[in-house]
Amino acid sequence: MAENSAPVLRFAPSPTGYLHIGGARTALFNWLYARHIGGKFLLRIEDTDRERSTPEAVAAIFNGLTWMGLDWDGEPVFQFARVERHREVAQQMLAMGYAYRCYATPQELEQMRSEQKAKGLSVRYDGRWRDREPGPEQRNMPYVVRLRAPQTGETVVHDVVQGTVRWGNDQLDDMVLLRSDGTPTYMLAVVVDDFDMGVTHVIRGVDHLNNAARQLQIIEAMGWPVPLYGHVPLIHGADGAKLSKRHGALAVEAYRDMGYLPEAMRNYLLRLGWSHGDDEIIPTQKAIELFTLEAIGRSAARFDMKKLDSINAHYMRAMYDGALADEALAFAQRLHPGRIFDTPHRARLVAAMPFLKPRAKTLVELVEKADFLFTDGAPAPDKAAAQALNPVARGLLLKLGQALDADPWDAPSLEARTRLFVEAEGMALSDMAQPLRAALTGRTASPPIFDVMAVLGREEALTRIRAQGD
RNA sequence: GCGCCCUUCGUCUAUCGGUUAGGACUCAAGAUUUUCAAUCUUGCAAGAGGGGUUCGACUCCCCUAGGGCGCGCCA
Repeated sequence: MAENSAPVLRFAPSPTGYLHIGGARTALFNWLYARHIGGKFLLRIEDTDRERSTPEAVAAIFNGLTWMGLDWDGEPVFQFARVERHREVAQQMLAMGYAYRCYATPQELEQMRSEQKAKGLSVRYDGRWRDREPGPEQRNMPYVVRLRAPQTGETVVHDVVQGTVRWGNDQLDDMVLLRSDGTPTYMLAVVVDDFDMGVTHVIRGVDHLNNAARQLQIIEAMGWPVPLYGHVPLIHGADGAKLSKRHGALAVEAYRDMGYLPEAMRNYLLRLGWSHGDDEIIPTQKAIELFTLEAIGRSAARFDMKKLDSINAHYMRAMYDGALADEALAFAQRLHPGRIFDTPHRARLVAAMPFLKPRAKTLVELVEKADFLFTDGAPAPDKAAAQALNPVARGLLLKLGQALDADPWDAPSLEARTRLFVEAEGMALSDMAQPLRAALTGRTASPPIFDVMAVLGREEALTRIRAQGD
């Protein structure tokens, strides 16, 4: 790597699906490190596979990164737009003798591979056109351009996370640089684009580790500066197997919909494979400060939803009540497009937030537990609540309603009045609390009932209590 | 099959040759309590196996086992 060049990192997904959790973490690491060293974080869309690339997937990548709060510098680069440049480099390599034309047909190669497999040999291109001039029968026949890779010695990648990794060059075959239709392969395009974009650090998943060796061969042939490589381990499902669709949510947007906060997501993903002593809660600003490539671990990590929950719960509790309320309201609106959440609802939500947020791990739970704040009048009781509202309880509620109907209307005063009431009735507070809770919230579990009454206000609370009188 | 990588509590991890192997999540118990949480306290729980090197190994080396990734005119 050129020592004097400014650090440039990039995230280079191919737009063939949504932005998944593994990609999000790779992007996060690149972003964090770029911000840490004051370098650039670029985005490149690797859309050279015209068959599988879709505009929807491009949008999903933009949306996913945006939701994650990972902002990239400058305009995204679309790889396909650069085919001419890729072709040009391939021509240069051809001219310099670092590449050659191969006329083997796909069928021919397929046969070669199956023969190799049958003999128990390793499957790789046998170099049949490496030193062969095309004859008359090749005239006007399609060909691919292959790298004339070194056949002896070894290729060594100095990787910040994996350490020094070596391959005997006899293990690497002559890869395709240009397809027979003249389009570049990923292997060529990546190297050319990284060079042109001035990329100094290539941080990506270990599934690319083997590619690093091959890309290095192209870089060396061109005499270009070698970037610093860092291949981060993959994320596995809870069962240890590769993360796949059967593990459920893979797309980052699915986590948004499950009610996780971007900051919690960042913290969780960061700690998956990276650590700083015993630190668990590492807000993004702190992460930028502390993040180094050397501290990335080498083993694959399993995705643990329970831990994500706990981190998310932490960040929700740490948020200001107003900010969390706005977040929750926006979320609720997306969940229930038909319903109206207006100013009084927000006021109640903010007031109730101190009691609500310790009871929720996600925005989904928060909105669900806040439901009783969004109705006018008593919410429909669930099964257990309906049971608590038996005739005896309802009679008591009516009497209690009268006893409560006074000022001041705050939690301590309400509790004092209620305690006096139950004492006079010769019953325990707990006997009164559940019917009251059922009447006010429609549930048998809720924040402290006197706080609920205080948040609802005198009129609304009494209305709900009296509603049990019929 | 060939190449490369990985292996500490169930999970994420700390430990840079000498620790009662620590923290977090989960789970269990207790405290608190108007319900449910939150909070606090306590507890359960780990160096894959086998060889070396060393006064001393979770830490270094080798082998085995298990797991992962790659081996396309996909990226």
